[in-house]
Amino acid sequence: MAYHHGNLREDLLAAAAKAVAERGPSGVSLRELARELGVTHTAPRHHFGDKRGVITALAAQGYRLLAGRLAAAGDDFLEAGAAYVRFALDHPGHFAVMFRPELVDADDPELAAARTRARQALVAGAAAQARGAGTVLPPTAGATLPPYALLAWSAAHGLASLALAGALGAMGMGTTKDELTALARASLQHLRPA
Amino acid sequence: MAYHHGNLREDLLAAAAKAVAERGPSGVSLRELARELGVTHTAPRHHFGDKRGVITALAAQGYRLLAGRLAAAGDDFLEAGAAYVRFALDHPGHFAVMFRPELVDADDPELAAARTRARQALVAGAAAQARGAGTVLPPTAGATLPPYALLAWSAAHGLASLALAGALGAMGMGTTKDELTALARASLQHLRPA
DNA sequence: CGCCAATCTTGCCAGCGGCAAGTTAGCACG
DNA sequence: CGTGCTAACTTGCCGCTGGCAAGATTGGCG
Repeated sequence: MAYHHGNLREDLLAAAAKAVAERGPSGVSLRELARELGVTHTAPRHHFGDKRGVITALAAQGYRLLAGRLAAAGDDFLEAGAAYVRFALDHPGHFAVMFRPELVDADDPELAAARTRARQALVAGAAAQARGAGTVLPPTAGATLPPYALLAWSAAHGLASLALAGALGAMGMGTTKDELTALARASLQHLRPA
Repeated sequence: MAYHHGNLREDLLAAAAKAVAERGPSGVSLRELARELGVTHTAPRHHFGDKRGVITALAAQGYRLLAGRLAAAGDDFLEAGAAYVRFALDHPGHFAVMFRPELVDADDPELAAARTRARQALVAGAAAQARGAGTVLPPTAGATLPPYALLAWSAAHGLASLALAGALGAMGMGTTKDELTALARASLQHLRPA
């Protein structure tokens, strides 16, 4: 066992993502992750400073991943929504900490940058959709979303949240990623562009 | 100071709701709540057994409150959606624990009953809407939701979640309850009934 | 070869959740 | 009345966690 782990930062993030996905943010201890990786309980501190630092880094990584998915989905709203849901199902540990201000260091510049990138991907998609529909966005709308786009975002976010919470499975509405993605497409089709 | 507090169970739930709303489920300690109420750290144990028991009771209370709001909103989808969002804004502490299976005792009968009531209110609203639109629901749909109703639920849930996470405020889309309720109505109007 | 900075360790502290055992108070029944 | 029973609460302990201070190890660079 090398004194220098060599890749502790990345491995810690991966272990944290997995643990958060399985037991939730409050069910994870840094000490446990450290034990898993064969280092002592203070090793993480050097890379992240703090437990909050780990969560913050995880959230930032999540925003980067999400921005990538949204960009790859292109301008189609249905695709973007499905990609959003798919992202949450693929990275439940990241998703679980991305919208929890109380778990995160709000002043972290890396987090702020990643979040901004994701927001821009979201707004860009909305703008593209609006152009396609011939709608003129109000000039004030710098980073704001028009109501229709907000609805699409809300629906994707809500569907992902409910699915991860097991609320859909409990109502017999599918549990696997593919079932849920199909469900997302089926319901998002009832959005009325405007 | 009376040896018997007299109303510890209810007071604890109220204090827990407030604390969860302010600092999130993981930022709350039973000991802290107990101190606040002037009892020792093991007093809550008698009423709830466990920290998980407190959270479970809080979630159950939340489902009862939500079921009441949904029933009061009637059959109109827009109203039901607005009521859902309003509930989350009025009871953020409850909402924060209601969709977190890992924080809750899944076998608790009180929770199960309350959850069922809320689900029934949701399904009843969807059925009423379908009748109004002349749609025939498939006979299999006992507790399942048709895609359009699922979209409405997802949108309301997502909007509430994003608002509570501060994601909408960060994009300049309103922060007060009234602003957010108006935003909910404005965006839910872009649902296309089917 | 020697030094330095990054990385990781040892050892400590307070706070938390959970359990066991004891204490107090309201209440029902004689 | 008072006697006993039970619900409500307390005291005291344990292991675990997160956080800090101080020290050890290592790889790399001059």
